[in-house]
Amino acid sequence: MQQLEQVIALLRDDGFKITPQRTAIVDYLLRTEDHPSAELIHKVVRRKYPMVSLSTVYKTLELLREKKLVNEIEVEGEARFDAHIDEHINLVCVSCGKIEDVDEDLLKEIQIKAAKKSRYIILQSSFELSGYCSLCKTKHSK
Amino acid sequence: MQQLEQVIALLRDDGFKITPQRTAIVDYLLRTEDHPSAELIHKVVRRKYPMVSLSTVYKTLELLREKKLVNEIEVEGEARFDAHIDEHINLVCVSCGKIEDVDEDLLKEIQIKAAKKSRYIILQSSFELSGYCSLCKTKHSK
DNA sequence: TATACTATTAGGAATCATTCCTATTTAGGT
DNA sequence: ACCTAAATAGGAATGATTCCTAATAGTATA
Repeated sequence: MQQLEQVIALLRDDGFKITPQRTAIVDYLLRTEDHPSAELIHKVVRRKYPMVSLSTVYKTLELLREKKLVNEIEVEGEARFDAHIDEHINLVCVSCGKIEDVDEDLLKEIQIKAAKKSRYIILQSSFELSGYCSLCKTKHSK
Repeated sequence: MQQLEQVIALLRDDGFKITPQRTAIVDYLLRTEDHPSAELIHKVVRRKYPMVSLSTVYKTLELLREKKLVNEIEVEGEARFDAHIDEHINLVCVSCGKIEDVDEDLLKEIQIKAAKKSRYIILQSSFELSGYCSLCKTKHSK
């Protein structure tokens, strides 16, 4: 995902209205390295804009997802959002819940091979690995 | 996943009781090529054993998941279960909802690389691709 | 084979993320 | 400044999953 101004311009050009709610949500998503849930986004954005409702957060996330401006992954029955939209691998730590991204060129390759074998037209991919992160594996082994 | 008898023996050896409910659920999962939801499993198993409750289906699935006898994936906010436990790629058709498996040796490779880069200890992986299956892509292009 | 003990089950209530609904508000064009 | 459709707030509805508990039934043992 790019700069705030670029995203805003993209939405405006598509005829969407630029509201403070949308701006605040996009701004937060661009700044964070986290993979926040809708609820966390709501909580954080509320600090600056207390009037933002949870349903608006969901609607905005839906819009951003459709516009391919954010990526959505599922962790423990909860949607998590990610402004890092290049294709990548998500690593979920089962101990502390941290999620990291790992870029991986092999992804493209695997996707092409799978498409060939199956004759699917691939639209989206998500690759998730779970385990212990470098910090938690130390604690865990003690 | 293997033969019914093997799974049953495995559970028995672990001290779990072999109930008709568990047997029926495992039997269905072994026979189907589908990736059924808990509700579908419930519906199907009920034909033979009308007394089986949905909560028992969930409990049994949890047990099988813990014992690594089934794999669980998430499709559109719903858990789907798969007795095909070798690591593989799931292909979800966005049009008809069909889910196919594709074995792929690259998976192991990508997992090892990601683990090295991130220093995670990888416990589980899931790779999901979505798009149009061979049938739906024809319809779709018309 | 009958008994006892404990895991398991059925059934329904509770939970909780997400979606839906609608009156009110507001962004952006005129 | 005004108009109008789009967007929002707030709460209700939904639906998959989990939780709860009294009743039931595997299985170890005598």
